[in-house]
Amino acid sequence: MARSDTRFREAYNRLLDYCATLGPDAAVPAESKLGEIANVSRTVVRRCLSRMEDKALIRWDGREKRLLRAPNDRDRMAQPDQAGASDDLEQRFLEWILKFDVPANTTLSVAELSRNFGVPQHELKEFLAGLSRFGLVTRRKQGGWMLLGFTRSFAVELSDFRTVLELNAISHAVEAPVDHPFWGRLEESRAAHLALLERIDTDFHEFSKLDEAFHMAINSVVKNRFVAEFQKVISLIFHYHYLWDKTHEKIRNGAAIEEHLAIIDALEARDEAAALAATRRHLKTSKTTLLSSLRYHDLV
Amino acid sequence: MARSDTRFREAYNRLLDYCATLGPDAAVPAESKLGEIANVSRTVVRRCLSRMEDKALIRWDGREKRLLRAPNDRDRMAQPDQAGASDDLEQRFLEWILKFDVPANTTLSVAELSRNFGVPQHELKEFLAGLSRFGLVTRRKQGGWMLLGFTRSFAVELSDFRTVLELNAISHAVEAPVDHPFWGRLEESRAAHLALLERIDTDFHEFSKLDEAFHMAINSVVKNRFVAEFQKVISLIFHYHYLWDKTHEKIRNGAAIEEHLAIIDALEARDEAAALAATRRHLKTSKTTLLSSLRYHDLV
DNA sequence: TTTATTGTATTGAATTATTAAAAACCATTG
DNA sequence: CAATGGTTTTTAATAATTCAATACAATAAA
Repeated sequence: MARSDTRFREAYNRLLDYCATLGPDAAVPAESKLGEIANVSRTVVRRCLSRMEDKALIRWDGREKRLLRAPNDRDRMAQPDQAGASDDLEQRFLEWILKFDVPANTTLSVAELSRNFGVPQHELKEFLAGLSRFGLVTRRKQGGWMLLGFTRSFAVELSDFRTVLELNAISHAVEAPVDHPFWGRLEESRAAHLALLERIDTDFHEFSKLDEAFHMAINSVVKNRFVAEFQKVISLIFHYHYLWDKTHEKIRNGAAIEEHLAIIDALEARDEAAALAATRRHLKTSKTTLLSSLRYHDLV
Repeated sequence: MARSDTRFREAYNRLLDYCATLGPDAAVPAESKLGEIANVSRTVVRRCLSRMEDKALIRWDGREKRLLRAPNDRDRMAQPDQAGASDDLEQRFLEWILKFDVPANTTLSVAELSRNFGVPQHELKEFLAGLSRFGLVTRRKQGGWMLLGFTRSFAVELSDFRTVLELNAISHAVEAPVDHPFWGRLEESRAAHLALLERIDTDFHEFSKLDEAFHMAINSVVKNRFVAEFQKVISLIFHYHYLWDKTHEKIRNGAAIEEHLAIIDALEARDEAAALAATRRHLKTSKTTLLSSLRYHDLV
């Protein structure tokens, strides 16, 4: 009928745990102290104390608070389990779009999404509002939301944007000091690439993971919140598209490994021009792949 | 107690207007037709018809709908006026932050903002959710929102990101075909710059407008929804910061004009390297100015 | 007094409930 | 059977409700 009292329930159990550490008949600390312990406001603490008094766990009169008995398991409050459903909403949402190939210009029903993802409606609305900043969805005049991507133009613009960010990252990377952890990650990545190349005939689908790690390593050099925010979306989209598009996967991945290695070589030689050229080449291939995987469904 | 019936009221008035164009005793078209006319669903149309029947404007029996008399002004429904308050919320919000120098790590109260900006709470929540994508605000664990920017690191990262986007735009611009409208805008911009340079001693604060137009012209060459979305925020922030920071404004603006002209020259000469260098120089100055304007309040 | 603590009131935000509107579905008429 | 109207179901906007945080006043301890 109103907001949940999860906070109270959690705090109550945490305070029980704390009381268990106290000796029998011990004095219970001040409300504000308890608030710090349970990381909640005094209001919640008082509600907890109130309940503890009811349950004959403590005697409470003004600032005189005494523990009457040690708390046991039956004192604990039950938690309505709906663990972290809204945590990885973004991940799951994009996954859903790409996995089920949800077409562009589909109207999204907040109510339906809310049911399917097990997330309250208002959270979904906020989430969609956030996505609209990336031009992936938009508000309809009659109310409600509409999925804009994945059109061809969306993919093109996303690829171009990715290229801009990644080339910038490369420029930063060649300038990175020798003791930057990035170089270590790069060497690891090279080894992993070479190892996969050996057994590419059988394990070619392992490339997807390598690819993500590789690009993340490069972008890790750039410490920029705007870039990071976009990178999350970009990598997710490219990642899943590679997973779903099964055409010529083996050849494609083999070629991509070579392209990656070329970039690594140029980076380690501190040759910016060569690294940029290699990256351009690689991202061009990427873009082509992404576009060809859209060819069939996208008529917009 | 629930959603407003603005849609119904607007539709009713629009249908009155439509009925006024009909002759006396005319047949009123089908519900779905009326829905198209007023751009609403049949549900709303039926509510309108129902009311029109009550007011003895029409006779309504199944598909037999007849206009009984011409509608007059007293038939119209009053509109609770709250015209387009939420339209330029973004503009007004950022303006507020910069104008009043709202410090970083300020907790934002949705209720208060809602009152001050005259926008329903849920719209504000969605808006803030959108801004959080740009790292300008974030959710607090205890609920509510917190303003993150304008810290020094935010300004640095924003400037860097702007540089990345703008250099990319320059690269695109030199490649633009001769008949691209951009070249016209650039020439206009050059003329305006030269004109302002003549009377810089008195009209130096006019530069802010010029600056915005200049950068918008350059970025107009890049057709990319992600870039466009960011550019909106970036230009707004830089724009206002220039407005508020009054130190050495005349000298600063004079120098900036020269820098702009250098970029224009290089662009029109189709000299990419020179254009990039000039832009780098200009954006570096920009960044320095932005940072020095923060010097005083920012201790984070 | 001064300071720490509690008691109380006010304000804010998460979440539900309610109503307007849209959409889907079925019935009927010409 | 096609177009239109009646009815039901579903969705989304928004206010109301309740939990929680915070501000402030009162009081006891130092």
